[in-house]
Parts: sequence; C-alpha cells; structure tokens
Amino acid sequence: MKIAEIIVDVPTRQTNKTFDYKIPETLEAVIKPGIRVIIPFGPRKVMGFVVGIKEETAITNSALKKISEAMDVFPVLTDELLDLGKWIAEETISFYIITFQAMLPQALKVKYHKQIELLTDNKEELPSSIAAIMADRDLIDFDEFQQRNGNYSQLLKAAQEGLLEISYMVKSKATKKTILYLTPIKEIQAFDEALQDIPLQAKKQRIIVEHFLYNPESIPQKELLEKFQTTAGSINPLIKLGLIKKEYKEVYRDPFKNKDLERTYALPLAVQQQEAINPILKAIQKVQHEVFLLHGVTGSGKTEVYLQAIEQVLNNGKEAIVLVPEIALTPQMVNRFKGRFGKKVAVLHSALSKGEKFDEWRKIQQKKVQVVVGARSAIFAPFENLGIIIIDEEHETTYKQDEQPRYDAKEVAKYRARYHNCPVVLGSATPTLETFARAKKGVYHLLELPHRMNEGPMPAVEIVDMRNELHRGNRTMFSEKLMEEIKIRIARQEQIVLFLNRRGYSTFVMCRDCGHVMNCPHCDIALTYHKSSHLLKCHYCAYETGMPATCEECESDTIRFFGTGTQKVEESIQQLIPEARVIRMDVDTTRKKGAHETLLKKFGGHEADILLGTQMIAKGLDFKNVTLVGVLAADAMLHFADFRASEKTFQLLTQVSGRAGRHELPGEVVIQTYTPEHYSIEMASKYQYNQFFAHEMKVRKTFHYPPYYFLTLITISHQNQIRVMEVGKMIRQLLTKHLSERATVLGPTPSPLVRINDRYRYQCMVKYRDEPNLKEIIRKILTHYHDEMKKNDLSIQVDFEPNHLM
DNA sequence: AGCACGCCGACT
DNA sequence: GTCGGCGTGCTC
Repeated sequence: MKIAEIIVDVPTRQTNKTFDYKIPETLEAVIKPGIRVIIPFGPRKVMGFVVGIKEETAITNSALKKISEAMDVFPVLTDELLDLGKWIAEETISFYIITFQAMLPQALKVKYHKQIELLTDNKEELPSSIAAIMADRDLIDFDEFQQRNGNYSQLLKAAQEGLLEISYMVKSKATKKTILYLTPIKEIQAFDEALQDIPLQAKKQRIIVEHFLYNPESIPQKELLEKFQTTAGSINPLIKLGLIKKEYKEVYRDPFKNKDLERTYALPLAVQQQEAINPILKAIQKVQHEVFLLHGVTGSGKTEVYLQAIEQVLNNGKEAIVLVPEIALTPQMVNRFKGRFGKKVAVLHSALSKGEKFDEWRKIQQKKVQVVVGARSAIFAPFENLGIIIIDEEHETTYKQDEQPRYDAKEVAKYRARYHNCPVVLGSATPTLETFARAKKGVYHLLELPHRMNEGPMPAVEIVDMRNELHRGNRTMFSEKLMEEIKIRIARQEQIVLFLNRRGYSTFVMCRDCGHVMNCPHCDIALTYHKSSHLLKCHYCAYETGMPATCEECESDTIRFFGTGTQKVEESIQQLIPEARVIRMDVDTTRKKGAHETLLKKFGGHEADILLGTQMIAKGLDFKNVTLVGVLAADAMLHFADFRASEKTFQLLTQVSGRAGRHELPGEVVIQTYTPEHYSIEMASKYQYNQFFAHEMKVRKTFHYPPYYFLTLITISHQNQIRVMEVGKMIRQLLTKHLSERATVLGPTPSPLVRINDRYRYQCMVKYRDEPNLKEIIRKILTHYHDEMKKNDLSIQVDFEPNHLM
C-alpha cells in the first residue's frame, strides 16, 4: 500500500512535521508530491501538502487514516519548490506550512467551514434549543449556531447520540473564470442543409446558422448574441438540432487587456552593454551557474541588457524570472517587457487582484508563458526549466519579506539558479555593500556600465545648506536656489520631481505654551497631522483622532505644526507659485487601485509641472521632460539609529538624481540638507559610488557590522515592559553561554520604536562571523518560551541578517 | 487550530 | 457525588 507524507495546514510547533496517510486506490494515480489534499486530522478535516510517497510507515496500521480527497490534478509545487520550501523553513525558523503557502498565490489558500448536519428525520428527538435554531433546515453553518447562542454541550451530546453530525468542509478559494462558448459540432454541409429546414420566420436562427457557415469556429455566446442582437432563445433550437454545443472554456483575467503595447525589437547595444552582456550570454550557453553584478549608473541601459539576455534564454527553450521592486510603481518597466516578449510574459505584482494573480500564476504553471516579471514572491514561479534570474535594483530592501517566513528573494534566487545551473544577474546603480564586496572579492562576476546611454553627463548636483537659508530669514522649506530653478522650469515648460520622505502635513504637533507634543496613546511616536481630513494620525498603528482646538495639557490655543510632510509642501507650492500644477504621490493619494498609474500617466502627459512624492517616486521613473529634481530634506533618514542609514541615504539620493535629464534635455539636481558635510550626501552628489563604498566599508569594519559580520536580531515584545526586559536578559544570557567567544551579544536594548500598538519592544543583537550552532541555540530558546508565547502573548521574533533594526 | 482528557473548586 | 472551569497534550 502507498503511504503519503503530508504537511498539514496547522501552523504550530507540534504539527510542524509530516504525517503519514494511506492513499486510497482510487487516488493512487493522482497523488504525487506537490499535490494538495484534504485529510482527516483529529476530529476535523484540513488541507495538507503531499511532500513524499513511500511504501511503509512506522505508524501502527490502526492509527493510519486515509486521504479524503485530492484538491489538485497537477502538483502546485514542483519537487524543486518542495525542497526549496523545506530549506527556507529551516533557514528562517518558520513552519513548513507557512513557507509553502508563501510560495503560492493567495487564491490557493483554503477556507474552513464548520457545519452542523442533521442526521435524524425526527426533529423531536433534538433538544428544543437546537431544533429551534435548525428550524426546517437540515444543514446550517456552525457560525450561525454560535451567533444565535446555541448550546455547545447539548450539541456535542446530540452528535454523540448520532442525531446530527458536526462536519468540516475544506473549501478552495480559487476560482477559475470561465466563459460560455458556442462551438459548431457538425460539418459545414450540415449547416447548409439546416438553412433549408429552418422556417423563414425564424430569422435570427438563420442568421446564426449563416454565421457558423462562414465562421466554423468557437465563439463566446455573449459575443454572438451581441453581434446579432438576439437572445439565448434563438440558440437553443440549434443546440437541439445538434449543430452546435455549449461549452465552458477557462479564460485568464488579463490585467493588460485594455492596453495596446507596441511591439519593440532588440536595440543595438552600445559597446559597454555588449561587454557586459557577453559573459552573461556565455554562462547561459554553457548552462553554468554564476552570479553577476551589473553595476550601471542610472540610465546606462541595464534593462536592454536584461531583455537581450532573456531573448537568448528563450531561444534556448528556457524560462526567465525578473524581479523588480514594488512593480506597481514602474509600469514603464513592465511595458518594456510586455512590448518585447508580448504574450510570453506573466506579470505578478501587488496591485493585481487575487484572481488576477492566480491567473498569471496558472499561465506559468501551464507553461503558457516563459517570462515572469514580478515582485518578491515571483521568485517562486513554478518554472521547471529556468535559464536566467534577474533581480533589478538589487539593493532594494523589499526583496526580503518582513514577516514569516523572512526569506530573502536574492538568496532564494541563488538557490534556484544553482539547481537549474543558470546565471543570476543582480542589477543596480548603488549595490548593497554586501553585494559589491562579494563582487570585488570575485565571488560574484562584476560587470560595469559606467556611462549613460545618451552619452550625456550625469545631472549636475547642487547641495544647499539649509542652515544658511534659515540665517538669511528664509523660513519656507524651499531654498532660494530651488525656488529659482523651479520657476525657470515652469517658465520653460519643463517638469520637476520633488522628493520628500514624509507623508502627511506636519511631522509633529506641539503646544507653544507648554511644549506638550501630541503623541499616539498606543505607540511612542508623535502623531502626524493630515490636513485634508483634519486628523492626527499615527503612522505605526491605526490610531487617529480629531485635531484638538486647544492643548490637552494647558488648554492654551497656541498649538502649532512642526516639521514638513508632503501635504504641507503641496500647500506651500500652491501659495508660492500659484500657476504650478502639482501631482502629489504618497500612500495617501495612491491607496486606490490603479491610482499609481493614473497619476504617472497624467504627469507623463504633462498635465502637471511638478511631481511631488515620497519613496515611491524614487525608483524607475523615466520622463523625458524632467530636467529638475529637488530633494527637500536629504538628511531625513540619516538620523535613524540604523547602521544602514548612510547607505540608504546614498542610494536614495543617487536614485532620485537619476530621474533627471534622462533624454535630450540636460538635468539638474538640488539637494537640501542641514548636514552638507556628511559623506553620504557629499559623495552621492558627485556620483562617487566607489569612494562611498570604500568609506562605508571602513565604518562597518570598525563597528563590526555587515558585510564584515553577520547579524541576527531577536526582538522581544509584550504589553508588560518589565517582562520584556526580563526575557531579553535571559535570552542574552543563554546566547552568551552557548555561543563561541568570538560572537558578540548585545542588549537587550529598547527598539528604536519602544512601543508600538501598546506593546513594548526590546531587542538583542548577535554579531558573528561563524556560529554554526546559532540556529540550534535560537530554536532551543524559542522552545523554552513556547508556552509563554502561546499563553501570554509574548512574542519573540528572529530576523537573520535584518535589513533594519526597527 | 480544535478538541479530549483530566484535575480542581462550586453546586444540586 | 456531579458540573464545568481551564491547563496540558495530541492530531498520522
């Protein structure tokens, strides 16, 4: 007898292992590793992933249960992805089931339905309260039973007596969209003959028969009915005659259906691009795993290198994965891939609906496409013949998931590429220190694109010291220089991008009389004023409150706004340059689906002079009319207590600067800062990546940070601050005791944000170079606190190689 | 997660 | 003596 090893959909420590089930003979042909099944688990039914098939089991035969149902016909996880999932679960200390779910589209998750099913015909046998709820029905949802205050112990008793059954339904959320087609099933002559027989007054029927006579193909019923302005009434007789049949065909929801993209062809490569692509093509041809770092300044033509490398891969009959950060922000990028490879491309990104994502995924599973362009999770595209993996803007932190499982798509890419013997290309103008260090050491193959494609110079950058502005009595957030440049562009009908990394109106609200600052009652953070809604909002939890007229401490009415957010900037531009048309892009204006694209399209069509935005406008935008980029507060992120603050600032400034002067018109950048002497601002303004790298590496070495040391961050949180500190101290002790002397254990220290959502957060950090036992020790610590975590809402989060320390 | 089991106090 | 509170441990 065949036995299946199954990971069940119950995310707990105790169930994080395989369970053995008998495969019923009827299912033997279908059940394979990677198939989802429904199984009895304890008293209920749950979904599970088959991860292995074997002949024998250590479980006594009487305890062994049978698989109830198969949920898939074809495996949703390939053997490769099953192995990968297991590896990720172990690397990140996550449950297997969580990892498998993370590798699949949301739509493949299941819902559980608990129901009460009546078994007896005679309702009189039931306790009266239950009979009342059931009324004249034989089946009700358990939810309803609970809502109407049903008596649970009576219900259990009735179930034991066999009067009713508590049943568990596992429901698939996946919906395949189908369309009703009409298909001719007789030869043309039959239609000709039918025309003789159908009475003349049945005009519409005759028209339809004629249609099929000349177009003997399947056609959606809806389309046919619309074409001839008729109803299903004139179709049915033809079906009775056996001329045509109704047939449901699966269709894919196409998020791009309303777009006509012009087909593009390979562009001639510049010398530097040719030199960069050759080693990649060689690796593709030799079916050899190798990691390339494509280090190219903004506008140097990295995308064309990607496109032509993929073309080679497709010619070899293989497939390609392209990861881009938060793809919804870069429709321009997606359009380039769609334009080049057309129907061969599937797109997976967060702006798609669940159904749309599922459809795109199915196109991959069914081998209908060969290229995937997508955000982080697209790295799990179920291709079986990968020829290349490309990760654009590799320095972006979004490639690491910041919840369980905390996988890093870059590491997953390398794992998959090793399996498939194919190259990985990491592309960036500002690679992370880790990546660039590996490239310099020769672990990665470094490819450089030092020049812009248009042969133009990088835009000139001017740093403005805002302290001087203040001394000169300029109290606006615009320096004279920036204001002047903005006015020039507007007069010349050129466009401007303004960048400010803070949304809302003001960053804090303070009483001038007593100095009281309005804080979030649940988090240790100042509330941000949002003018449009006249609300004070917390950016870390959902808290919001009306703006008070007087100070809540001293009742003075001199409450003032401090700090600047995008809303306030928008307002002042309107005041200072009334004729300027501004588009504001931040989380608040792009919440709606498709809002990104609409706003960018407007800007692209020159319906506005200024694009003002946060983070989200820093990446990938390419507008030929933009000749000025203004960074309003370059030091905003510099003062975060984070060892990557300098690196992030350098990357951001370089990326933003790259938005200017990408085409014929020369670009200019104005950076406003209060710390113009800081090396990351100074070097970014001169595009000195290598100098910045050298300088920052020294800093990292001195302070024992990556890439010289590995980091592991353990964050403990609980409502009770004392308990958090106690647990933190204990964890520190355990780590110090079991790790080697070469490892440093720091903490527990309060997180940069001590309290979020009424929970105190403390962290311990481990710095190390080689601690093979670290994972095992942490696992033991987690086991030790397992009960308290379950019962007392204690949380211990482990983040290996964290992106930030927040 | 859900549920059974089993050990304790409160009650007919 | 029994009912029900919740702490503990198991689910192939």
